[in-house]
Amino acid sequence: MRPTTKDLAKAAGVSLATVDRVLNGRAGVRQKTVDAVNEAIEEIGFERNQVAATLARQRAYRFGFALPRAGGDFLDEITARIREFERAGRAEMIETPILHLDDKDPHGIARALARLSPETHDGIAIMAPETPQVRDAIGRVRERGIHTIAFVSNQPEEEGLDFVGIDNRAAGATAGRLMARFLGPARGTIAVLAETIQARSSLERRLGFDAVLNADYPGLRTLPTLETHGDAGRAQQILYNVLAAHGDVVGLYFMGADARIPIEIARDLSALAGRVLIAHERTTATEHALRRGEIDAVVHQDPGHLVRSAIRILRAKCENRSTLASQERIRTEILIAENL
Amino acid sequence: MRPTTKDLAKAAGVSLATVDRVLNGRAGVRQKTVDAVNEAIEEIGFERNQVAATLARQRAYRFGFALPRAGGDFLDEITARIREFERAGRAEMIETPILHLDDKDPHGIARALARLSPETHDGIAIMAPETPQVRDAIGRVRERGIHTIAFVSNQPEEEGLDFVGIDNRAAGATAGRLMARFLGPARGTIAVLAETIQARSSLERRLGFDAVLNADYPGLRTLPTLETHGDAGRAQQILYNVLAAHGDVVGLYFMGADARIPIEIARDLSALAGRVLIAHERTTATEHALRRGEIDAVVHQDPGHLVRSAIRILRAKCENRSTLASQERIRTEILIAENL
DNA sequence: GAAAAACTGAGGTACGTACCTCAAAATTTC
DNA sequence: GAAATTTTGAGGTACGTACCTCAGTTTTTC
Repeated sequence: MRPTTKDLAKAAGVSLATVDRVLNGRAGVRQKTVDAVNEAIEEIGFERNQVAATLARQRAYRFGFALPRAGGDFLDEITARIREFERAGRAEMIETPILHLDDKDPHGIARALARLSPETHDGIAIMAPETPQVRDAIGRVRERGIHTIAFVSNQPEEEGLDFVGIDNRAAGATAGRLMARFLGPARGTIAVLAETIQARSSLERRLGFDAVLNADYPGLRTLPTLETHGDAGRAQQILYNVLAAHGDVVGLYFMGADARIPIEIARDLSALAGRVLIAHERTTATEHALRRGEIDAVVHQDPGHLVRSAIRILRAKCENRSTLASQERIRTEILIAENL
Repeated sequence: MRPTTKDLAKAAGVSLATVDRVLNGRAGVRQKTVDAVNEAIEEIGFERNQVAATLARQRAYRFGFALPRAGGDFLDEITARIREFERAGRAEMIETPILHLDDKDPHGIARALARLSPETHDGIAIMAPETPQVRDAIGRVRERGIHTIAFVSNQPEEEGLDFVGIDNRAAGATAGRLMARFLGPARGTIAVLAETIQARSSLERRLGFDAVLNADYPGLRTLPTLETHGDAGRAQQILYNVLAAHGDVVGLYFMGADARIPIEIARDLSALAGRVLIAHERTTATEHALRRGEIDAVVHQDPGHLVRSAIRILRAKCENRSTLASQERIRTEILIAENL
């Protein structure tokens, strides 16, 4: 039988109350006693029974997701996965409220984060642009004892903040390699589109993309990133211009998270037929485009995995456990029509 | 607050004991009463608290994995993931014993399955070749009330047996499309290797592979599947022969689960340089080969997902819950050097 | 070495369900 | 309608931990 807290108390030569104090990090225990208990834990191989612990807590875990209010189809997918988990999570005593942030207003984000209290949140997964205000606000959330992770969009590394999402440099490199391999011996110019080049993810993807093309494919030239700012008209104009200016465009890389707009424009541009098109994130738009052969590949991160991984990590933090790293790395997936 | 069994008893106008009988499917309750309780469940939205239920069960779930005794690197990966889960699963009160089967001995498999008892196993994930003996043995396991799923290798569909694994036809099609896209305008012959063409997975992959090539790439011709039977010498001979017989071999498709042998042979065959090589399943061998550029792509299914999905499904069956389909579909992943 | 402070122990209740027993009630059988 | 059978109710214990209180003990402080 697995050792229980009772066995642990006996092994450590202390009472159940003290074991409880140590296990749950309560104050008022001498370091010497803490050490004794921890040694006993090692010795008898005690592992807290999470099932019983969860039941005894008398309340569900509350792991918030702080997400931009609006952000295209991929964000909608993530939201859907969170809600899906919410249903299943009730039986596991985990709640996952969503907190909407205004992407363009760092002060507003900071204020929203400031309102988080340990009373209402055990942990929070934050998807927000990296600005000084946001960074500071996250720091204060953590100081209040709320477990915090960066979600999908990374925050500056120095913070020691855990991050759930893909390595965007690798994702860009993946897109670059696929682009080059699909182009084969073709030579020419590749246009790169993004909603904005401000976002860290765009920067990193671009770095990875260029690294591959520059290193191995001298016959391919990449143009500076063109910004759509999520505007259809603007995107269209940009595409026209770039095709007019460069007669040898052989490939297009849609780097942003919402590829719907460029895909729709590309569909109507007969000039693009035969070019290699690569986009990011599986959404209704990219999925249909893949099926119809309008784009060639999608580089993707699974929203369901993102959500569940964030929850598992936050929970592990609450229970000061370590997580299985192998389980938590979010994969950079390659999608083509055949493996949708 | 979420309704409890007590609330449910009140709502249904029965006692706690009867609620318990209905919830856990015990005998000795009139249909009328069962219906009344079920209606009350709907009415008040009762959901069993799995945390409390697990605790009260006083014993861990035991989900066995019946796997071939030996089966190459991919099987080792799966085994490693099961053991990894075992550690983490203890705190969740789930045990995952591994049962070794002799792949080549259907009667032995049947005997091993016959020894499974509901006393020792709540569910079992079975990876075994589809033979009549195995099929019947699985049927008897199910009759004894042990929840059962087919794992990685599919069993005949008619059985109504749940399957955890990828769609191998789609996987073959994915390999076919990548092969053709990577070859670009090149024309020639493609050789296909497998350990055996008996296995259903090989058949299905081959179907998918051919479907894509025949439909869209008239310039590419595929040869009949060559069987290595897991033998290095034989594999080498086969490869020599095929290269000698066909001067225009432009691509190789390693269809089996253990690509190590063909990869090692291909490495030493300078005649293969410049050809497109595609293999299945991420293992140490395929991973290194991808990094070194010795092969071009790997079509993969994540062993960790396979294991966890099997466990989730078995658990859901035990608790007669439904599972989140979106979470349980195993993806056919494409790996290249950049997204390892 | 006395007072204050810090620490520890003993005991309790609670969580929501599983599983058990036994008696009472309802229903069926003859 | 009496006997046999089936169904139901009432009550209990158990799981392993969290969290609470309060008295008692040890250690620190001056």
